[in-house]
Amino acid sequence: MSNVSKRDEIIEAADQLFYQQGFEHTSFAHIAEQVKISRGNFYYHFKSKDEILAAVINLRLANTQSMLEQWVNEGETPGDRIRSFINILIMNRAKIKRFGCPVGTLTMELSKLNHAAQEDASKLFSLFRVWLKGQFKQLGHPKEADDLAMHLLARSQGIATLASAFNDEKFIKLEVKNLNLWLQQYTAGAT
Amino acid sequence: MSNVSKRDEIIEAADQLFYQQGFEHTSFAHIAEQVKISRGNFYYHFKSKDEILAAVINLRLANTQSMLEQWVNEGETPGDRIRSFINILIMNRAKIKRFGCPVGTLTMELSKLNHAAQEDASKLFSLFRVWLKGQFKQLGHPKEADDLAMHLLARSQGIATLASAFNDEKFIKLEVKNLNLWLQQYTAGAT
DNA sequence: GTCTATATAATGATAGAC
DNA sequence: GTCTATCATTATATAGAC
Repeated sequence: MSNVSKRDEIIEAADQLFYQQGFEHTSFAHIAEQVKISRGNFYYHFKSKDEILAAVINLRLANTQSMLEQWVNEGETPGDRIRSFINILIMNRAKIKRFGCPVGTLTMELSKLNHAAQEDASKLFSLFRVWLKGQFKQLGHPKEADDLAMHLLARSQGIATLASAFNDEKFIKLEVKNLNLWLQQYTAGAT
Repeated sequence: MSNVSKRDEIIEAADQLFYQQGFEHTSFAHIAEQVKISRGNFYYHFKSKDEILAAVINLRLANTQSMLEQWVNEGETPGDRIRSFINILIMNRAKIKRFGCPVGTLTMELSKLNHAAQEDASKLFSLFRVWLKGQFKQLGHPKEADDLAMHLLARSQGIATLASAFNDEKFIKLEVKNLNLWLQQYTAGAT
């Protein structure tokens, strides 16, 4: 237990730090300080920094997956579920304002580093994309479903970036209202 | 002349590399290789890496300013000018697909580094914001002008991020079409 | 203005004691 | 499992010769 627990502690700390400071800028010293172990002891749990990154991405994939499943369980209609997605902008607005979207910023950073894990990171986007596509299909828009999913993802990304650049939570609220209005044209007259 | 020219060469090379590789990940060695000078000689032109960053941001601000002025000169109507803005997504789609939006990615990186220059970088967004706001005012929407400017900026950012994440130029074209359709409701019946 | 050599600090990573 | 060295590399930055 002690082993698994400490390993998980490291992954969680790295997850937060990668989000807040970026992957490259976060050093073992940063993580070690949070988890209260020495830098050298790191390599008992992970062979390299890239291995920590892989673990963080896997953690995020798992967390995202269970969040999507929860939205399916909670939402009675596809419209409700899509609104759950939109609503994370509101739920996480404080962090988004400071650090942007965790998916988008990691993806872009790894892309610029030309990092081998960038394809794994983009699977985070794919999870949302496929899930949203499924919801739009159920709403009765099978042909446009993927375009609508991508459109919604892009809108969310842009909102996060601009909210962060201008340090503006009110902008998030305004744009979420716009997104819900946009969604109405696709939910009108659906189950 | 030789002095100014070499200094400008450095700034231009740094500008490109910061865009393609990120600010932190770009070292003097990278820039030196491009400009064909030794690492040590750098400090004749700039006192620090942050000073190069400041010069790059100033260059981008100047370039952006003159681009906006050109759009004003070329576009006959505010609608034409706003379409010029939207069209940079098409013009730069190859680079956007690879490296995202230069403004958004730099802003987010500096934000995560908690870098002193992050406020200067966000002035790049402000240039576009104020300019777009002016165009929407001229279109006859003074009250919503700033919201519309922010909305358009956010949409553009999201398009860039998603196009990069999914390596998809076609998505840019589709979303640009959507943006132009969206714009029509504000240009209809205007000068 | 440009170079080489070097100082200094931080990083990812390893070896080996406990 | 955790620690304390320690290594090798890289980075920003400086000093001084040419």
